[in-house]
Amino acid sequence: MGKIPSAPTLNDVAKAAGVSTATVSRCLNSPDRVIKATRDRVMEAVESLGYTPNFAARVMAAKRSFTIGAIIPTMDNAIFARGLQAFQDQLREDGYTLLVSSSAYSPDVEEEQIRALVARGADGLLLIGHERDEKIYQYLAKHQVPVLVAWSYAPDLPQISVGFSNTGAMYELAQAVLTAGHRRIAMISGIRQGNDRAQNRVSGVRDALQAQGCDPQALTLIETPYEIEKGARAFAELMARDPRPTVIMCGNDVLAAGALGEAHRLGIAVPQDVSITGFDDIELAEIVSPPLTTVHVPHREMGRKAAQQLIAMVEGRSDGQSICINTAVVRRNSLAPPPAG
Amino acid sequence: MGKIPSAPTLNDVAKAAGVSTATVSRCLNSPDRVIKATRDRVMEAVESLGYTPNFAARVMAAKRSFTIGAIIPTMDNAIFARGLQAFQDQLREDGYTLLVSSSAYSPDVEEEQIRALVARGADGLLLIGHERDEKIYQYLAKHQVPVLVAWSYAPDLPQISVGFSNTGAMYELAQAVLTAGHRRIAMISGIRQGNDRAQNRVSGVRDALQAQGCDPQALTLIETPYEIEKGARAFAELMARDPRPTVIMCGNDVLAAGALGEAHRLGIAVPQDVSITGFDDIELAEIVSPPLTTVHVPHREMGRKAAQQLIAMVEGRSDGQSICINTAVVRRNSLAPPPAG
DNA sequence: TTGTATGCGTTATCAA
DNA sequence: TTGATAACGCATACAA
Repeated sequence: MGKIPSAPTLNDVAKAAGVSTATVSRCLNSPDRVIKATRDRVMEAVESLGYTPNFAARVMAAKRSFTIGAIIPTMDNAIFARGLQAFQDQLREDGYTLLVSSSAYSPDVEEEQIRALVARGADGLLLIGHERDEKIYQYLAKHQVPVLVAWSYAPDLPQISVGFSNTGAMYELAQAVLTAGHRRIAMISGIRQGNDRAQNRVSGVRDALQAQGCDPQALTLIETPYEIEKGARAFAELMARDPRPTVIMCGNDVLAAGALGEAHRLGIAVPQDVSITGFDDIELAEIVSPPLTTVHVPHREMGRKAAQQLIAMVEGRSDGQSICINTAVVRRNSLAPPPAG
Repeated sequence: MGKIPSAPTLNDVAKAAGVSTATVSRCLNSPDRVIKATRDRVMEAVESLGYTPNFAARVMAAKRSFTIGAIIPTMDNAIFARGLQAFQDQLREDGYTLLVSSSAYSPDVEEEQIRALVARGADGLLLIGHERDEKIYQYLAKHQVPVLVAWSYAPDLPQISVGFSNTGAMYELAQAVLTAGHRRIAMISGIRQGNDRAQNRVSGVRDALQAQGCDPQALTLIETPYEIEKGARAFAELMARDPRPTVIMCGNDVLAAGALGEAHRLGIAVPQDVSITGFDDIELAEIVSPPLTTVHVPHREMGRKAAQQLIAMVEGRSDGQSICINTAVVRRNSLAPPPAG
């Protein structure tokens, strides 16, 4: 008849300390509302029993979880790592816990995870990019869960966002490319379907072409998932065309790194034979050789501000304003004027 | 007197379908125990109300969450990304949800997150490496939460693990280095305090030296966090010494990539002037030039098997056996014989 | 096959 | 300052 060891509850602590459960609860949540003598006794019981509050019960009773959910498209590369780390750090500082899921770029998985997070009592959600089924936003509204969109800035959309203009950033980069003298421009884009960041990056290039008096539809474009090998393959395909592009603009640094690796393998010199550009300025961009000309995104700043804004929303003291993060073109050696002839 | 729109509950669905809450619950959890006609009616109500079960309530009532928690040291680089993705994929397949936190290599943060996950009703936990305060394992035992240790294999320890021998893997790599003719060997290790993987990788090198008849204490060693810039700095420091090492073995690919970048900046040719090796074989290892000789870790296999084992533990049908994942030395151009003289 | 009733561990309201 | 007690939303043993 040994007793099964099991997690102690509020009740156990109350008994051990000779007080009511209400008092124990108060000691934990608003210690100043309990006289010191009682509090000491209670805290001692908490310690000796190794008590940890049951979260589910607390959420049910308080209707508040101090938990924020985030769903990112992938953990497979560093694109979101830095920003998310800063997001988490800021949340911790303010007493919130972060729960992360990755959707593998699948809208269905994302929807399932949104439901899971909401059902789990998340006080607020961070999502990447605006584009998703309208009914998801309705669902979130019905459950009264605030959503913040990051990695994208669109003040005209109903959702509050903390991010940058993908169109504008890529426009600037394309300008730099054009200024360097390039006219035969190709682009390796991420999959645009359901991904407004990818869409806007292509738009940015097209807009710059148009502004320069070129035909935006003449842009050679390959769409492929954000993976190193895909970037390599797309690069090979583009360089097999006639005429060859003189520059290949990639949707992000991962694709660009793949392209660069393939260039080495094919014996194509960068930037002498062809220039390559990236996007994001993750560490990888500086490490490869030649280092990548790319768009620097201040991920830490974005993550921190996103956390502050989302918490404000959750606590009902948000100004409702989207926040624009500034990006900057970073010139490194992967971009040079086109080869003569 | 407008009614506030709020999330529908089991009760709402029951009313809408004209049945009891028990029946609705059964429709959701064991549909075969309800006659089709009733079930259809209920499901329709569920649909039209947009009902999502309240997770906290479910956990409290069922004492089971179908949630697995994982705490990794960092999301800042790709070391854990691949394995974790595979872990999550396998969990999903088996109906479990994964919650991830990162501890920033801090034992205190990790402990806090373990408590958070347990309080949240996680059915099981995945932790990286064995070394942590004994009281944490006691806490977990008391709460009856199974733990699986990954990224490390130690059949002799009480915790079940799914991982590889860090000592053995590094031993093999060091053998390759010695066979290539190197004798002045330096190592850039990760911080060993509280990190058994880092400790064992150093041991592996020392063991190989000893087996070769060299003095294991003669190994030049720098300890530094796993960051690209730290690797760069350590490399510069090592190359400033006299005599220079002919090879620098790094604790992982991130440090190695940093070392390689610094070599470029300093105009030191790799592998002609000095060889560099990594560990993990993340994508980065193949992309840098020259590509890194490193230890390939089958991260996906490890992640998948870890998920299967942990679920078995949670469901009380584990064989209690740790699983060893095989690693392999990958020879690439960053390793060559030492320069003559 | 379906319904009733109880308990899960907290928080919060109201009294004392 | 403290204690009873009613929710919170669901699962499940037991009844019907």
